[in-house]
Amino acid sequence: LEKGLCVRKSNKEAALTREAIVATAADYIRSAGLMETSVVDVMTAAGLTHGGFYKHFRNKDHLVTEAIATAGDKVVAAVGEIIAEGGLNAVADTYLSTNHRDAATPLCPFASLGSELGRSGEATKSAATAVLERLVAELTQTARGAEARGDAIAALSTMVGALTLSRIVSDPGFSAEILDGAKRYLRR
Amino acid sequence: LEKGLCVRKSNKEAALTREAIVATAADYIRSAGLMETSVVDVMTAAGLTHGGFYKHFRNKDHLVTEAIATAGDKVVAAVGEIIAEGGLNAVADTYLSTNHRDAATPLCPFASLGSELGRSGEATKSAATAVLERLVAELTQTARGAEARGDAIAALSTMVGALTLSRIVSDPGFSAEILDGAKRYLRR
DNA sequence: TGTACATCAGTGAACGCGCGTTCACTGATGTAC
DNA sequence: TGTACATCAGTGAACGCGCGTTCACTGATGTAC
Repeated sequence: LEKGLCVRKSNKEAALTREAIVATAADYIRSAGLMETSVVDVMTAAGLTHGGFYKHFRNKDHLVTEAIATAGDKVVAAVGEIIAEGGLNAVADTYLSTNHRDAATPLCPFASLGSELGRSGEATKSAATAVLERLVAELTQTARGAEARGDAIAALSTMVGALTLSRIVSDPGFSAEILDGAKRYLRR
Repeated sequence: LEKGLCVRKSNKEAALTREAIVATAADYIRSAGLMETSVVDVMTAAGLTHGGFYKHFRNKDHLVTEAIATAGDKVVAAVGEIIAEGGLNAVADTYLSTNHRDAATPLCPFASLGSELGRSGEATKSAATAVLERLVAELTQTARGAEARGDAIAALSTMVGALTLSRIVSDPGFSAEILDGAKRYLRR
């Protein structure tokens, strides 16, 4: 396409473009990180040029905030399904699998972006907090007793921490030991 | 100092400079993150100009690798002391305190840099793995039974995950709930 | 429904900035004898 | 121990690059009548 050739899309198409950018970003940031993902990266991966980005988003932060929410939708839905099938143990088995650890597009934004999110702006943190609340609500269903919610939070912490650590360790034996140790711990 | 004024230091002084740069970087990265910390940032914080950096390090990665090791020394030593005084519960109380969560210079590189370390180069991962092994060894002393090491790994995962999540959440109530949930979970 | 005009999605060039890294420079320090 | 020479710690300017962001441009789409 040459410069100046008209490219205006209908409102419906533009909305789809916007959704595609957010979905692409949701995947990209979970695999590459917040700082390592550039606007050009995302737009190119979505099959667009970078110039049009600001027709859809105020700035990169705005996209990141929406991408966190979208990534959150996916992980909440996935966890909900697995809970329905096999409860907390099934969640732990899937979450703490080598498949999830090595996935090209990791599922969980907290394990992929955890430490970066803690240093992010208020809007991004707020989006992440909303996802966290939903995840905790799902997991609380699997726990019993007066401390069900606290236990759910702790179980999630264990999973996020273990997956994060397992990705740091390059020795396969030690990495698997981390995943297994957490899995066994959660079963009790 | 003007350009050309001689500034050569003795070998002993140069070694101290080098140590100071690493120590400054160890603090800086734990508070600002790996990507958000620039060579200029570290050198300026150490009271130097950036040009001399490459007299001490091959590149930024080289510094980061050493800084991880230095940060690791600190956290391993601190955890060792706390274990000697009050065992695992004391570690959890300190690690999962609001003080640690909000510290200008956080103690633990895994909570501060966890997700970034997973995407780092082999040398950095290797340095982090060495720290992790030492931390696990310390914590294994506090556990009993055939799965002592696995339990220690799981307890560390819980602490790293909970501290990471607590830093993402801006609502103080929810953030404290995460720390407390993990603390109570670890007591059992 | 048709007409007339304003809007704007997407392109691709361009902007300024900060980054990691390199370099020439100097005389105190280190080294070899 | 003293002498002669090479080394090099630290400075500050400079480099190229990639980043986030802005902009002029265009005609199909949206809107008002």
